[in-house]
Amino acid sequence: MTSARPAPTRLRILIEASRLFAIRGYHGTSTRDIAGAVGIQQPSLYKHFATKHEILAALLDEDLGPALARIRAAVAADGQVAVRLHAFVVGDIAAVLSLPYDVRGLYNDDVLQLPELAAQARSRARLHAATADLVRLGVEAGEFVAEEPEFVQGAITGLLLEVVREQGPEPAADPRTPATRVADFVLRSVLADPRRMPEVRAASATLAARIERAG
Amino acid sequence: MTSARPAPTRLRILIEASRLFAIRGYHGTSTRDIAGAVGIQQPSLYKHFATKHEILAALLDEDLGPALARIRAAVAADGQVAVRLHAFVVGDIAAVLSLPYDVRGLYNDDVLQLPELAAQARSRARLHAATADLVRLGVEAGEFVAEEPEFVQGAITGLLLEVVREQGPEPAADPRTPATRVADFVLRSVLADPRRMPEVRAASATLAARIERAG
DNA sequence: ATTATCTATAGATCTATAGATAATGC
DNA sequence: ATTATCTATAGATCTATAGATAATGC
Repeated sequence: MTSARPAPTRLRILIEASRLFAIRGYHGTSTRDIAGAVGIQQPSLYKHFATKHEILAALLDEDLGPALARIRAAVAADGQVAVRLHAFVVGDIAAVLSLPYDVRGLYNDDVLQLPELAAQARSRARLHAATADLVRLGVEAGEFVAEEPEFVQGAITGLLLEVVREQGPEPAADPRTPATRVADFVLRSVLADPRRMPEVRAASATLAARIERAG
Repeated sequence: MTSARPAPTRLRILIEASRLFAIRGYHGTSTRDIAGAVGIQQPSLYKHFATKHEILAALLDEDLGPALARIRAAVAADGQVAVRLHAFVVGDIAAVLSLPYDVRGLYNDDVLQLPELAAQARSRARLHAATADLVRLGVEAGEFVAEEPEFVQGAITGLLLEVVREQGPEPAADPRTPATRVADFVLRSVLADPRRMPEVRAASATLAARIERAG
């Protein structure tokens, strides 16, 4: 903790809104619910956010911006694709699990399809495309089995969301453990030669730490 | 198609509601939206369902009942655990992808936590526990790597949901292909000896068909 | 002086019920 | 005769704005 003074209202709004969105969903959470959790009156929210969906957009932006930086760091890194993909999955999941927000409610289809969140939906599509590109590199290099890159990207996304769901509302005390579990699970499945696993894991560690901080 | 006459109203309500729940979420969908999609007036819904959440409960029940039958069939079957797990994943996902409903919106945390859906949440917990039990059998028998059964169950759940999301609103024309892709992905990752994959896949086919019909 | 809060409320929803009318099945 | 639909609406929300009051920073 860098300060004893209470978090500014805007941050508290984001934190409480993220928890309520996770439990009851965006549409199931009223601006009155959010204000109540923060300890202010409902109209006071509008000094910090012009509309309800701007709260959700801010939460998505705070996650998507760093996530794009992380996948770009992994794509731009040197070395074997297996190591870079493993490091990306570890770093990405560890970073998401360390956020002060409860991200469980942010990536449901129903909210990402809101017209007001089109910009965030596009960012997420770019994130997924870049992840699939990294997988494709590995397939083309013969490091990975001949699996569709988009399927592997979807699998990573699905596993991330599942770990986030199990995580619950609090930031993880030890985000690397579940993050590494997912990365191992994915790499065991996609590696053309499973005997490379120990070597890939060992080489991934320092890059993963760098990627986690890339945002 | 077994009949040229239009589907009964109750079924059309379930189908249209499932699509709207998938796109806009349960709370983002009004009873007026559902009625409009069906082509009736909003109060007419209440001749078929006493409350809005009963529509969602009916959708969940129609999926969860057969799903429990499928996991029980896989647990009760003879043979290697790897084959039974592979067959369960193929049969379960193929069955879900064949439903006339759009299941993308049914398993969001926010709706399963509604107090009115506590019975469905319990069914889902039983389904997950039984799946983890099957994985545990494989770990104890040495067929699988020493991974936490609950994590593997979560991975299967996450992959199922991701495939369902990619599927979109229509029942799959060829549900076995994506279902098998997921089962292969999972088994490659959990098998202690990856060289068993061809044999496991071959032995899984007939059991998977039986499990798919078990509901 | 500016910013953040408050109270009050407009206007648009939303779920569910009441009671009238039309359609269906014996 | 029974079931399914319709119109009308009660009562409870919900988001966002208007304008008054309190807190903050120079």
